Amino acid sequence: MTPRITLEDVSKAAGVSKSTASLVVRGSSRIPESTAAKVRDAMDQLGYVYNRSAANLRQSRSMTIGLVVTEIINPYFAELAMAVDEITHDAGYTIFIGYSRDLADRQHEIIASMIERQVDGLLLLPAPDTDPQKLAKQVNAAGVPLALLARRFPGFDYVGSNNVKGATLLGEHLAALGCRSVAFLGGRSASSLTEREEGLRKSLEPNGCEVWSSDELRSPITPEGGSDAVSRLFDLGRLPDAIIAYNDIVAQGIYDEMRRRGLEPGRDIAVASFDDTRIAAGQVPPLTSVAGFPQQVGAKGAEMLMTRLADGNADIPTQLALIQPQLKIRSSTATWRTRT
Amino acid sequence: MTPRITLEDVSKAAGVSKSTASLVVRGSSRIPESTAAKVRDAMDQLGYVYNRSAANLRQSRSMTIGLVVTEIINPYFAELAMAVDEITHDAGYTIFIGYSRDLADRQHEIIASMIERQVDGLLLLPAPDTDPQKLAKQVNAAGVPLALLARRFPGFDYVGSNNVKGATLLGEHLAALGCRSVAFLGGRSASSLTEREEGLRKSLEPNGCEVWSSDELRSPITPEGGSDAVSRLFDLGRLPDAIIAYNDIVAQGIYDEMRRRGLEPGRDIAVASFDDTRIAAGQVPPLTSVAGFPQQVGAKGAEMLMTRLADGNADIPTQLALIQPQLKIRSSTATWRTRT
DNA sequence: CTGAAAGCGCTTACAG
DNA sequence: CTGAAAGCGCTTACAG
Repeated sequence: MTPRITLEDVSKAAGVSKSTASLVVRGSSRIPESTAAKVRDAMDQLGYVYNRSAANLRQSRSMTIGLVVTEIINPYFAELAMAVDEITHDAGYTIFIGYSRDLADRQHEIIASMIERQVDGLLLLPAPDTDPQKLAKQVNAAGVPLALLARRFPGFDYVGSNNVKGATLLGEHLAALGCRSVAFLGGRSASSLTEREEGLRKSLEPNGCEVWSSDELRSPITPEGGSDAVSRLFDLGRLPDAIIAYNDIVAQGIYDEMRRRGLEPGRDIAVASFDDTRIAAGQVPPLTSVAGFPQQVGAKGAEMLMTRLADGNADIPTQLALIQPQLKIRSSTATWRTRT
Repeated sequence: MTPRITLEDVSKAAGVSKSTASLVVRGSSRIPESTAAKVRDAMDQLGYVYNRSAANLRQSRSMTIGLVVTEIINPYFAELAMAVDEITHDAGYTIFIGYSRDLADRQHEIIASMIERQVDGLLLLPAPDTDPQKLAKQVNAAGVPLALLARRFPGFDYVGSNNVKGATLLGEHLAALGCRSVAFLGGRSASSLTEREEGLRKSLEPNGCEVWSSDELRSPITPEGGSDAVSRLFDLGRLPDAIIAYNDIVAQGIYDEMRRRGLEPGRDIAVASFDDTRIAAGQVPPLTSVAGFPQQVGAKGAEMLMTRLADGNADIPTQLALIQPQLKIRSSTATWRTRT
C-alpha cells in the first residue's frame, strides 16, 4: 500500500499552506482562483482522496444519518427506506442502515453502534416491544435527534399514516356492505395496531357491526402469522362476515389458510387489509387495502429530521405529521354479499 | 447541550491515565479487574459514549462497509441486502447503504462518498452501464477492497448465480415440452443477461428451438419494461412458443401485456423467468422461474469481503463464487401444450 | 501494570 | 489573502 496522501502533501506540492488547501477542498471563495487551481492540480496529480472522517472529528458532525427498520422484504419498508434515501442523499447525507427484525435488543444495539459512529440523526421504525424510556435515554445521552416512522411513542418526533382515519374509511365501507361482524387479525402491539383497531370500532360498532380483536388474534407480521391467526379465529367457532388483516403480508397467509379450510376469500368472507403494497393488487382476488403511502412517510420523516439538523436541534417542540390514507376497494370486499 | 464527555474526563474521574481508560474500553486483559471496574463506574456515572470515529482516525479502519444496490423494491435485491447485513452485523460492521437506481453516475457518486467516509470495504451490485476501468481506478486509488454481486466485470471479486447453468435447466425443460421458438425479453446489458442468453442458446438451439434475443427486446427491469418488450416482440409479427423474462419483475409486465392482447400466459404461450422471488409463485398462473438464491449471493459476498479485510487485503488473487440455481417448474410452463 | 507524549487528518481561530 | 499553531477524541509506542 502506498502511504495515504494527506492535505499536507497536497499543500506542499502546491506550495501553499495546509489551511489554504483545506479552504480549497471545501470550495471557499476566499481563495483566489489562481491559487485554487494550483491546489486542485496537485490533488489530481497525487490522487488525493478527502478524509471526511478526519474532518468530522474536528467539526463534530458526520453528514451521516442512521435508518433503522424492521426489514425490507416487506415492500412497505422497502419503499419507505428508498424515500428516506432520496431525500437525505440530496441533502448530502450518507445513510447507515440497520435491520432490527423487530427485536428491541437488536434495535438498541444497532442504535448504539450508529451513535458510536457519530450519526447526526436517527430515523427509526421502532420494534413493537421498544422501551420508550430506554430509547429516549439512549439518544438523549448522545444528543442525537431522532424521528419515529410508522409507529409512534409519545414524546418523539413522528411521521406515520393516519391509521384511525384509514381504518374508519375501511370500516364504513364494510358497514355499507352489510357486515355484521369483523375480525381484526395479526400484528403486534404498536401504535399502528391500536390506531387501526380504534378506527374500526369507531366506524363499525355504531353501525351494529361487532369488531373481534383480542390478544389471541395477534401474530407476527408474516404470512405464517396470518395463517395462524385465522386458525385461532376459526377455532373459536364463529365465522365473521369480514376479516381485516393488520397488513398485506398477514393477509397473504389469511388467503392461504382460508382456502385450506375450503373458504373462498371475497366470497365466503370478505377480506381487507392495510398498506396497499403491490402485494394487494396482485392477489387473487385482488385485495381491498388501505394505502399508507410509505414513500410519503419516509420522505416526510427525512425532511423532519433534516429540519432539526439544520436548526441545530434547537428548542423545536415535538413534531408530528400524519399522512392521509386512501381506501383502495377491490373485489375481496366489493364482490362479497351478505348471506340471506 | 452539555459538553461531550471524553475518555480524558473518564480517566480523571477514575483516577487513572487516558491510556488505561482506553485499554479498558476495548476490554484489554492487561488491566487488572480492580482498575477496570473503577473506570467502568466512571463511564456510567458520566454517561460516556465511545467515539468510534475518533478511534478510527487513529487506527485507520472504520468497521464500516458500503453496500450499493440498484434499489430494494425488487425482493431479489432486498433479500440480498438483508443477507449482507446478517453477516456483516455479526462481524461487528455497520453498513452504509446506497441505491444506484442503476445509474452509473449516481453509483460512482455514492461510492465516492462512502470512500470519503473511510469504508473498510465495498459490496456492489453494479449498474449495467458501469465503466469497469473507472470503477477499478476509483477503488484502487483509495485502496478499498470491493466485491461485485450478481453482475460481474473481469478483474473483480465476484459472487453471483450460475446463470448459464440456470438458463440451461430452463432451456432443457422448454425443449422437453416441445417448444420450437423462445423469445428472451427484458433486462439491460450485464453479465447476468449475457450468461442467461448463453445458457438458453446452449440448451435450446441444439434441440431445434430458435432463441430470439435482440437489442430491441431489452428493457428496464420493471413491469412496464416487460410490457413494452412484449409489444415490440408482437410487432415483429411472429409469436413464439415461449417467452422467457429476464426476471420476475419483467414477467409481471409480460403477463399483463399478453392479456391486454387476448393471450393467456401458460396456455397460449408458455412463460418463465429468473430469480424466483416471492412474486413468481404468487402469479396467476404460478410462474416457472429459476431460483437465484439472493440470500446466498449476499451472504457469500459478505464473507468474501470479510476474508479480504481479515487478510489485510493481501495478495489474494481475484475470488469468484457461483451459487447453484434451481429450476422451479410451475404451471406457466407445465400446462402449456404444443399446438398441433 | 500505568503514564506522558506524539500522532491519525482534518478545521478553526488568530496573526500578519 | 495566507500561514503557524492548537485541537477534535481517540490509540500507540515507549518509558518507567
